[in-house]
Amino acid sequence: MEKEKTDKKDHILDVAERVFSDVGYDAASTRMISGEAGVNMAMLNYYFGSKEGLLVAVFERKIEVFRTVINNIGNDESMNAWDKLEKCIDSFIDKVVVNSCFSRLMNREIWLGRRSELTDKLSDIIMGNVNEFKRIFDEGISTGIFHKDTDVEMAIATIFGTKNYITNSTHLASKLLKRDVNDAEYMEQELKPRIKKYLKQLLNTYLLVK
Amino acid sequence: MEKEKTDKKDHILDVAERVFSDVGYDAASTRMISGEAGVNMAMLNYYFGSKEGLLVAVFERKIEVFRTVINNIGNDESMNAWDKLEKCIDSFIDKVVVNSCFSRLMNREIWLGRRSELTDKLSDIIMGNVNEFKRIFDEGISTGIFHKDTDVEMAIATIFGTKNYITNSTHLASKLLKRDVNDAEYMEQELKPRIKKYLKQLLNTYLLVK
DNA sequence: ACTAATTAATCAATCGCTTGATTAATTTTG
DNA sequence: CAAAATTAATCAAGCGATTGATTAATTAGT
Repeated sequence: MEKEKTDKKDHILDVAERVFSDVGYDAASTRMISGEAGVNMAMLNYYFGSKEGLLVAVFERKIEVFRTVINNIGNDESMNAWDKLEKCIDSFIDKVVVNSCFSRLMNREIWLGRRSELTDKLSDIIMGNVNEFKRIFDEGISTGIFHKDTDVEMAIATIFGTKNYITNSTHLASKLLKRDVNDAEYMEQELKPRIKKYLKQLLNTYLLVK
Repeated sequence: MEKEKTDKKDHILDVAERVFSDVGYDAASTRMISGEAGVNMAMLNYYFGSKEGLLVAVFERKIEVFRTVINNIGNDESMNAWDKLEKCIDSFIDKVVVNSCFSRLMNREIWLGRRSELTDKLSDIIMGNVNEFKRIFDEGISTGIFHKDTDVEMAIATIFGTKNYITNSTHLASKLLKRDVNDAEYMEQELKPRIKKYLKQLLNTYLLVK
């Protein structure tokens, strides 16, 4: 035997995640997913009830990954707010660039906002990240190392938005940066450090009381 | 007579733009669009050849609007680079928030990147805006009022990305800002000035040589 | 033997698109 | 100017293909 039994559902989820990410929810047909996964079409409904249920399952599998990464960041008592923020940015860029195609899928779904039950679930996940960042900003302000008139919500929009702008469209990003962002070597060795360095420097000058 | 004759195509484009923006390209059916526009289904193909041709037509109609707004910005000799950038940000936020649903449609299409002919066309439009910004940044650097180690591409990603993050999902933005961003009064009187002020302040501290 | 897993076959619905025919508008012709 | 010829605009109907989903039959696991 090559395959374990309980891995079947996970394998379907793997394929579904990739196909959804590649072509979008609407254009991804259940036949396409089942075909690539090497299972019968009816198995999708057998396991996940419906196509939308499959999408939800894809998202739910990642929730705990997101949550755990986030929660472990801001709770270190040995760092001040700025150090936490730097570490946050590092982890965020690392984590989300690796799963950039999933991140795209997530953004597309929340920006379309058609499946409201799912949109609510997704925005809650995102707001989990957002609120963790907000806690750090608030700590920085109350401890006096961040300017007290900092626009926290906009600064958060800048962190997430800047990253999204680079990672959501490899097409556009490659034109902007004049490099192929699909090149894993370039992404890992140059672009990721560049994004991190830039965001830290940008926020450093904006936030910190000199 | 209430309707002019040549306005028929424009009316279809108006409806198509709204429907595409609301539900996305895939989920928008030609029957839905023709029905809402009050024309026979076959007219869409008669006028625009295909559903994708209709989408292209929707985009093409906006190209000159984008182009003209951009080109008139950076060519004022009476301003220095920073003043130009401030004016750019103002115009950009004003223009793109009004057409936020169209902006969403455009972003979704370019982020999906499935219709490559269209994606190329769109990214060219966007790069037109981007390059106009870049020109201003370069001018600021060469005249010595911007830091010469400024990461221009990333700064551009911040301007566009921050705006996108706020306007692409009313759902998420409303949660983040704890206000209903669909409220036109709030958007016009508070949020738009807030975005402008924030972006200017953020870039001021990052860019300007003190 | 009995439950769970898997399959092939099929369902109704909807998709984008095309067709052939009809009407309205415009141009050509005598 | 008016009849004829041509073009443009509009319509109902339906095509083939594909969609997500379901059924009933079969296989595998315990």
